[in-house]
Amino acid sequence: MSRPRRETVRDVRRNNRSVILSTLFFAREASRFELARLTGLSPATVGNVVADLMGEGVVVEAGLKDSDGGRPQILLAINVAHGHLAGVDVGESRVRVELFDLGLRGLAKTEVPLRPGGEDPEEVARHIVHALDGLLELTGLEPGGLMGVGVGVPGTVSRQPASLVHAPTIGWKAVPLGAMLAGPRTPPFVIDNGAKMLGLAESWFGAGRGAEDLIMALVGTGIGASIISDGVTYRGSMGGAGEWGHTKVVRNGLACRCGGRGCLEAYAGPQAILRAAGRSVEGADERSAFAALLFDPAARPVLEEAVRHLGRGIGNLINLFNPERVLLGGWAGLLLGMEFLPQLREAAGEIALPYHFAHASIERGRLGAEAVSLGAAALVLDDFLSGGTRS
Amino acid sequence: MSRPRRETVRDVRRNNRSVILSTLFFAREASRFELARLTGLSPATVGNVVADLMGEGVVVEAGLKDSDGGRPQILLAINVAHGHLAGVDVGESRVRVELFDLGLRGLAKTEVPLRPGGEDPEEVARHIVHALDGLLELTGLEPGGLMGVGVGVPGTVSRQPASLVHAPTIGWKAVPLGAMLAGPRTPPFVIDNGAKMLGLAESWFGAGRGAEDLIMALVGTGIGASIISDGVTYRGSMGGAGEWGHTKVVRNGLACRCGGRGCLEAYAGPQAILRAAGRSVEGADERSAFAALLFDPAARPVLEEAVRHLGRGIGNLINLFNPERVLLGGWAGLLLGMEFLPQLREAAGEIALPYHFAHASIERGRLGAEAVSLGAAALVLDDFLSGGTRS
DNA sequence: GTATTTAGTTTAAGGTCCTAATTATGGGGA
DNA sequence: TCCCCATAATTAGGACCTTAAACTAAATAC
Repeated sequence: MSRPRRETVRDVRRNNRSVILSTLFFAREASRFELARLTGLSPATVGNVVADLMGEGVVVEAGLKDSDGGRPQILLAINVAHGHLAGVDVGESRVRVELFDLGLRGLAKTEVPLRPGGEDPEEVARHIVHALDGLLELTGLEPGGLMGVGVGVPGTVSRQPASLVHAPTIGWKAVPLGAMLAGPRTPPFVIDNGAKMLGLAESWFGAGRGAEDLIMALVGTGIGASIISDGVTYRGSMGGAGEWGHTKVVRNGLACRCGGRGCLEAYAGPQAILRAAGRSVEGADERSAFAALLFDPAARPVLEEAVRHLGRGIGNLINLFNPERVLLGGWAGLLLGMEFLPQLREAAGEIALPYHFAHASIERGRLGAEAVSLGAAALVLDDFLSGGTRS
Repeated sequence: MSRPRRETVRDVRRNNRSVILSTLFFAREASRFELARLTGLSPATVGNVVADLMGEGVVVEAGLKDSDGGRPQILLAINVAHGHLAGVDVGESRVRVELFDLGLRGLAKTEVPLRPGGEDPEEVARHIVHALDGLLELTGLEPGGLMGVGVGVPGTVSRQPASLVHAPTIGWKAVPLGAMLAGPRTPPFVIDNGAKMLGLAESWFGAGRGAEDLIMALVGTGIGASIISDGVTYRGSMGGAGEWGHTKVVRNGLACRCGGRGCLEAYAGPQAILRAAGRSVEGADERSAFAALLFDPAARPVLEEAVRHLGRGIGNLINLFNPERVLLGGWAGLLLGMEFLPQLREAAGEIALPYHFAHASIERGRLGAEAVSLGAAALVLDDFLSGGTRS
């Protein structure tokens, strides 16, 4: 029933600390006075909590605010050098690792291509660890200052027993990636689905800002969705919510790589589109081939047909989830969105209930296709903002 | 972002009071000692809070628990006579009103049939008020003791500005039902979608007990769904989440009464099934005609086809929401479930991803089709358990 | 250089929970 | 019948938290 849990006086402080820290993070800079106004807490409490945070080195003063009469406000900011975070994007063809400061500004990044068939979990884990070491060395940052590493994977992550990854497209089945990465003195790893991380990134910094109920429709090599409700990512009982790509849109339809028939991915995924257009599908060249297709007049009917499927799928999502915003992302989704956003909206509008459609906007994501690593780091940061103290 | 809100010391007490009250409600009876164990609170705190609650008359002592040596535990229980609740189910053909005590045991109920075309909001509101008065008189209960009335409607309820009801099937468009019902000294009315209330009822008392992630698939005259995630009902930005009946399952398919084409309801709704079986569809007789169909061998292929559509729809829901349980309810759904549950499961299994399907069970609801009013009362009770004090 | 204004800090008061000690209340045995 | 024992419930004391209000600090304006 998810009844609220017992609470004690110290939880109050934990909660208010988290409120202040989050508010300060999203405001980037604020004075104690502004924090009091923003959070509704009394100035005294803000002062106390800020004193704690400054004592820990999490918050620093960042100059004064001009005043015309009266004591100037002392601006505060998260101490972005207090630690750093890493985000990892395990894709179907490469592993991206990126280092961020506590303000989530990128410090350095690297990519390791995966040769086809080289998605062996052990190998991927080695790549991640190696890339992290490399980035730390490159930037000269203290390894002990790495507060956590978020890892986005192209599959389902169940969190209950441990973090087990199920990613059929790269052949992973109940892979204990978290345990494989953890070493004697490694930072904590947080594993989750890549689409969910992209959704978090867009929701914090991108086209999802300000929306509490949001769907991130990700069309990359695979198709997935991240559902954010009331500001929190919907996971379902085994962490597998949002498997949109394999909802069935045609009965006895085309075969899909998942083994099923009639999946959305088999109609609107880039591989399916390339195949329908009569282009050969080579792994590495997939993206450029797809981009080329976009401007080929001969391919237009094929693309429009795919967009129609995608739009219908979005219409059904709108009926089921009643979001206020739907964001199209992923490398293929962003390309399609550049050219076909009106057609997409039209197709969705034909499907969705008028009332629902009228209150939902459909837009492109704003952070590009490479924001999974940002979202992964954001997930770690979220833990920190909501109470985690660095040990 | 739904960041946590500022909290003060008194919120701790409010929260713990709610924890204790909820725990006691679901346990039906418990001693202070057991409550301490169950909630994790110290005996002292439980004692204090219980003293408050007894002072207010919300909780009463309910006998002793046998002990073999040592002071016996004093059993406590919610004082079911402390107030009463009402639940209203506005259906497409009748209005049901039911009175409950604080233990959600039914005290009395009544039904008002709606003549076709008689779904005028004003008239429905009059029916509700009149039926409530009648029930109060019948039972001799104090009208002032009515702590709240939940009203389930067959449509979408947006809560933001006020409670506006959108229910196309009965011709309601932005109906301010809450405001229409409220009088100078009426109890608070809580309006919500009927499927969501049924979902709450099954989740508290029926086949959904113990499940945190749950989908209630309601097949009545219309088709809808209630999605419960982490124990809370998913509403979406305008309260319209779960409009499953009008997701599109066939492209350019059959016309639906919503005006669209290819809706699930046009293939698996009882009216659609009756039509496909060549039976005439008369409003009042719909249910018995459908029930008769169920045992007509000639109609079997039609029914199986409908079940297949339903199962495929459930399979897609499982992919998107990753529930641990799917409950089939509504009068038509329960009938179909009696005969065709295996076929339904099979169809869903063909659609859903194996990992998702393996962790989701599909069952019939256990409370019957009439539990909407129970759920409506439960919604009101939930407010009370989580902090509401009766003024 | 003083008055004014606004930001931030200190202090006292009111709540809350927890631990530990104390009191209450039954059963069992002599 | 009376006393002891075991267990439940209550009370007392201490720690922690927020708030309101008084107070101090640090600027500008005249």
